[in-house]
Amino acid sequence: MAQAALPGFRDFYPEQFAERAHVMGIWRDVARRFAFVEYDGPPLEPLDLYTKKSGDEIVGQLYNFTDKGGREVALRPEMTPTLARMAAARANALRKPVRWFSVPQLFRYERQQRGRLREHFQLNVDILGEADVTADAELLAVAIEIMRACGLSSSDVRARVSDRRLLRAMLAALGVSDEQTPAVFGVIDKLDRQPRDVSREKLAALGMTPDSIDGLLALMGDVTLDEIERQFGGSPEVQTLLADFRRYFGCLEGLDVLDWVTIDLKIVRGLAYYTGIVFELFDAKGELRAICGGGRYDNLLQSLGGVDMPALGFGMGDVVLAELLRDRGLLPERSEGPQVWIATESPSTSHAVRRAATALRRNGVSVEYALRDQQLMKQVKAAKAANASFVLTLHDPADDNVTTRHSWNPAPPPEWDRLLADADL
RNA sequence: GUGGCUGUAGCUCAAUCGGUUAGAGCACCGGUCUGUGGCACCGGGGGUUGCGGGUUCAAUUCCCGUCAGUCACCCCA
Repeated sequence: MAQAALPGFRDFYPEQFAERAHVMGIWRDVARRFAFVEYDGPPLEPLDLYTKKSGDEIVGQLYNFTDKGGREVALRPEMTPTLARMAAARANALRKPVRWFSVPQLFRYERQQRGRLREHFQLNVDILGEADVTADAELLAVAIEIMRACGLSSSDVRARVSDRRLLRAMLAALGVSDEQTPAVFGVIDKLDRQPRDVSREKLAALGMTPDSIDGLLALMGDVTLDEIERQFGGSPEVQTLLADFRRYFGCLEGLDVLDWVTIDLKIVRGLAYYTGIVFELFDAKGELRAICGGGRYDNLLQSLGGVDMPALGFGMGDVVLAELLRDRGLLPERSEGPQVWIATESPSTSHAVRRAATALRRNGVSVEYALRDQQLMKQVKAAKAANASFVLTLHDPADDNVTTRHSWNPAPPPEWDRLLADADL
């Protein structure tokens, strides 16, 4: 067998490329409708851009090597550090809020599974310089409008949102100390993936009392803000955060995406740098990995770029989204064919075929024709096989039975006939 | 990185208990059809059965290793 692509890397044949272009086209279209502008950075970065904040253990998941100049480098595994560097370099000059998006190809050295490769394209949408929840709502609306633009509905995809600050304040009210909070977040993150008894034991081991564990777990299913308020209304901090959260939902209602959204305090996101509202998008059947995840990371630019600026963003990979759309029949079946296929009755008109093709092509029409002499039926079949929209047949002028020089099937836009009339066939 | 399952043509799958030259459909190429849209018929190319080793008179079939895919962990973009 011929040499295959490396594990976790993909060849994009035209059919797959059409799918990729379809998804990326929607990403860019929706991002622009929300007035985000596109940027990009280098796919190869200094290794310490990623190890500085995440620690050396992340190196195991990076494509890293020493370049010929002796520099430790890595293929980018995520876009946020690059964004932080770029934004920090021009922090004072940028008009706030910054609304940027990018579609980088990202790399991670991990054993692959369905929906998880060693390379993928990921839409990154970020807002910098706005601390209010109005920005959080705007961000989530972008992600949801992309789902809508893909042809999905709120019964296909659910957005689950949480607020890390709120959860932290609730834990504090339950007597969990600041030092324990990250570990408790870790248990909450795994709540759906491990038995409740195991979670209880782990929480107990972290020093939580049975009563506070019960109180916490009771809120980890479907909850409303009112229930949270009933239980934690005594905490002024929770009150303040709940008010923000309510305004957030008010914004989502105004953006007409509220019916996609569910509160789920189990969503804490693995990454430690999230500080506020976080969210994930899942297929409603729960068959696939998360489609999208993001949230607020107000301290990250400070630690990575040295500029104190509130920030939030999400990443949406192409792999899981394409899987979902393929399952739902929402991807283009085949790559687009030429608009026009020009067939000819006899080799005597082959010169006219090229003239006609050129006249149409110079006016923006995509045109293909047979590169070798073939019978007309063969050409028509080739046109069909190529998925051409129109067949233009040039007739043999020596044939007394024909009255026109050419014919169309089906009828073309009138201007195409004018182009042919002006052309010197 | 750990463990389970699976590898036959580009795709979907056959091949009796281990037994002749590994077959079929789709796809692709050529031909017939004097013709204007996926028809029909004829023909063709395409396989070191993932790769390597072992057992055997004989391996697609049994065993081991390896590579790849996949699932669960791990981790999460």
